[in-house]
Formats: sequence, C-alpha cells, structure tokens
Amino acid sequence: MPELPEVETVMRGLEKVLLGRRIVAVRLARADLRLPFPKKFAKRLEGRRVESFERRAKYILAHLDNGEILLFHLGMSGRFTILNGDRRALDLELGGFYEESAAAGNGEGRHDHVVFMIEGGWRIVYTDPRRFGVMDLVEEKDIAEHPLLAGIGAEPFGNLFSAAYLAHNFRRKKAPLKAALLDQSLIAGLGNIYVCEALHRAGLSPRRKAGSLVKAKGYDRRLDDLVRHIRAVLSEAIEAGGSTLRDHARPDGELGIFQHRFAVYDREGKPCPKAGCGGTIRRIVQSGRSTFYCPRCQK
DNA sequence: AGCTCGACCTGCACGC
DNA sequence: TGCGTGCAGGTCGAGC
Repeated sequence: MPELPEVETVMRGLEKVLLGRRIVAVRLARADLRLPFPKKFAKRLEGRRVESFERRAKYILAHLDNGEILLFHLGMSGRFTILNGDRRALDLELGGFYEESAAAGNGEGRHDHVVFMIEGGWRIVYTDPRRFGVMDLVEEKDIAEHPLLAGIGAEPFGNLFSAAYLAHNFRRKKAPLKAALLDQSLIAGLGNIYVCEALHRAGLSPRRKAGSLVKAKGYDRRLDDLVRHIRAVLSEAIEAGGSTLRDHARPDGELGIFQHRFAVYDREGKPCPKAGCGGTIRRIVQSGRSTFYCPRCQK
C-alpha cells in the first residue's frame, strides 16, 4: 500500500496520539507478519514512553525512553486505526478495509494483528490483511546496521539526493528507468505510483535505460528535472495526506486525497492530461508490475 | 554483479 | 451463484 507520502501521513497521525505517552499494554493476535515479531515484543513495550518519531524510506521509527526503537513497515495493506474508548477518534485508514473491521465489532476484525493500549484510554489497532508488514524492536545503537535498513539509499528530501547522485548511480545501468527509481537501495521511499507520476512530469519514458541519461562527462539535464519532479510530487502528496486507493467514502475527508490528482497511475486508456499532448495513457508491465505512462510525451 | 522473477498473503473485480 | 483468473501502494532471495 503505502509509499513515502502515505507512510509520512501515518507517522504524523501516530505522533498526535503517541508522542510523549506511555504504552500501557500490547496485544498480539498472532506470532508473525511478513517476519516474526521479536522475542517478548509485547513485554518489552509495556510501560515505555514514546519520545520521538522518524521516517526512513517506508519505515516508521518510534524512539522509546529505554534506548530502543520500535520499527514498523506497513507492507502493501497495513494500516493503523486510532480509537479512544468505543469511538474512533482519528482515522488513519489508507487501505479501505475499515468498514470491514468496524463491522466485526469491538474494533477487532479478522486482520487486526496488534493492539497497542496507550495511556489516556487510546487504542491503536494495526490491521494488515496481506501481512506483508513488519514490526521489530531494535536498540538505538544497532539501528543503522539493522538488516532492513542497512542497504537503504538516499532520502528524496535529503542533501545526498541530486541529479549528480542519480547520474553516479545510473552510470552503465541497463535496467529501465522505472526499475531504477523503484530500487530502495538507490532512492528511499518511492513506490509504483510516485515513480509513474514523477516520470510523467519529467517527460521521461519508464522504458528508457537508466544509463542513457548519463553522458561520458556529466549527465542529461533532464535528471535535474527528474529530481525536482520527484520532490514536487512527493511534497504535494504529503500535503494531500497521501493517496487512498480502492477506498470507501472517507468520513473525515482530510486524509489521502492525492489519488484525484494522478496524471497517469491507474488511468490506462484515458487522455494524457499534459496540455497540448493529446496522447493516451498506456499500461505496460515492467519487472512484474504495472507501469502507466504516456508514450506521446514521455521519451 | 546486475537484473528479473517468483513467492509471500488476502481480497476484490472481472468474465464465463 | 460460483468458479477461475488476474490484479493490488512492497520486499526478499533464488536463479539466470
């Protein structure tokens, strides 16, 4: 499900309720998601206060008062729902399964795998039908070497990320631009939607070899545009609270409205929205995943 | 070494 | 209605 903007949105939502508060208890409905929960997960979280939040790639890091970090990844279908008493206080839904879990009663649906009880009567429920999510508990000093984080590349909003950085990493790369941008060891946090959208904005074909933008000396200036557009599309999406796919009506109307501004993603057969282009959006498959682009204006 | 693919898992939309 | 197929915002390890 979530790419960088959605993860950022979820983190900010968790922050509102969790920051400075203690975890009273944790209930696990099963022993694993994509990976097993760490040993004594619930026990080790009991009584801990959350001191700060941080996002790295598509991971959320919650720093605890004992020098440990609670690490989350939402996989494809993970989401948090925040409740206070019986009433849903804040909806962090981004996957469109809330109605189902609500209908199950008591906020305990079939795919509610973790419940965090927070001081002040808050409950945070983690729901993840496909169970591609991950949770781990890591000592602060070990976080950089954590196997899930060690190989992660540049943050799109960080100083390292630039046209020169892309040029350096794309040199002699045969993989299509689409695959290169999805590679988390190069760029952290981009996923299928925002790669498609950024490439459309930059006027670059997802099929072009990544290395084709690098010259013997320097690089194609369109790498500058690409960097700019990646940052712009991510910023706008964060601003919009991320994208909500296959969703039901949202009661709050606040979170996740960027999907209304997709230029190409999931728009096969529709006209290219670029002014004066007149092309038609195409869907192709690259490394087993859908790519949407306009063959007319993306070269 | 670099790249693509299958596997992980469930739900939903589609066509017959 | 039911069944089969293909698709879904991610990631990792196997295999070429």
